[in-house]
Amino acid sequence: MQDLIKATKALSNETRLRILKVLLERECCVCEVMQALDISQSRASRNLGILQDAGFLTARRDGAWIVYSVDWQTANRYAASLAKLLKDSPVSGKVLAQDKERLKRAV
Amino acid sequence: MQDLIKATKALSNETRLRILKVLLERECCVCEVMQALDISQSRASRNLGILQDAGFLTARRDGAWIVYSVDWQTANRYAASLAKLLKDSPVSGKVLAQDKERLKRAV
DNA sequence: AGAATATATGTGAGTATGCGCATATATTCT
DNA sequence: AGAATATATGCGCATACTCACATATATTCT
Repeated sequence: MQDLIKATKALSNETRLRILKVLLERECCVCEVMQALDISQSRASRNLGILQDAGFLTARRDGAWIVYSVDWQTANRYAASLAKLLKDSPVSGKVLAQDKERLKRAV
Repeated sequence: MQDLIKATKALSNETRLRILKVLLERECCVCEVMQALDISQSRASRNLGILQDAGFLTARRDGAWIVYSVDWQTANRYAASLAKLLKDSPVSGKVLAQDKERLKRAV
């Protein structure tokens, strides 16, 4: 039950929902997430950490970057179900569209 | 996007998760929920209201009782998806088992 | 009508959450 | 080694959440 609560709590925040949507497009380093959502570095880092802790994401180091990606092999099966749900249902919204657009232009 | 946030936020609380699990067993009036979870009246009522507002539940009056049940025709499609997910995945846990047991004995 | 039962809600207290700012740590580049 | 870049985290503040207690409202029963 706690796993489910952790997963839903992690998703019940606009910033984190946007991050997960972006990472469902493609894996990103922290600075790409910052740029895609146009948010501060600490905000991006902290929320990525929360999503990772909840089982949605995995991280790997690649040189100076930490690359986060959706963890389909997560130990939290609810996180996997929710990520799949999010991937399949086309969540609309102007904000998400902008994030996606900025992601393309991220450096 | 806001619908999804509302739905996940509603679910990200142990009390409400327990309530929803109980209502997935069968529809209940407020006092049955109180008894099943062994919680105060105001706590039951308020959290039922939050679940209803998020689109998980519908309520109908039956005499002195207000009967709450899972709303499979909800306007919030995320709530429906999440309720289905919760119905299909066997969420285990001692607390949930106790709730279910007390529900049987509720008057 | 008045008592009893069922439900909703105003209020206040304790706690948790989200964020910015500053700073610490790790890696790369020259 | 020192500067530049990337990421994580300590801290404080503002806001939101959760609950208990008391009270208001609605319905039934006698």
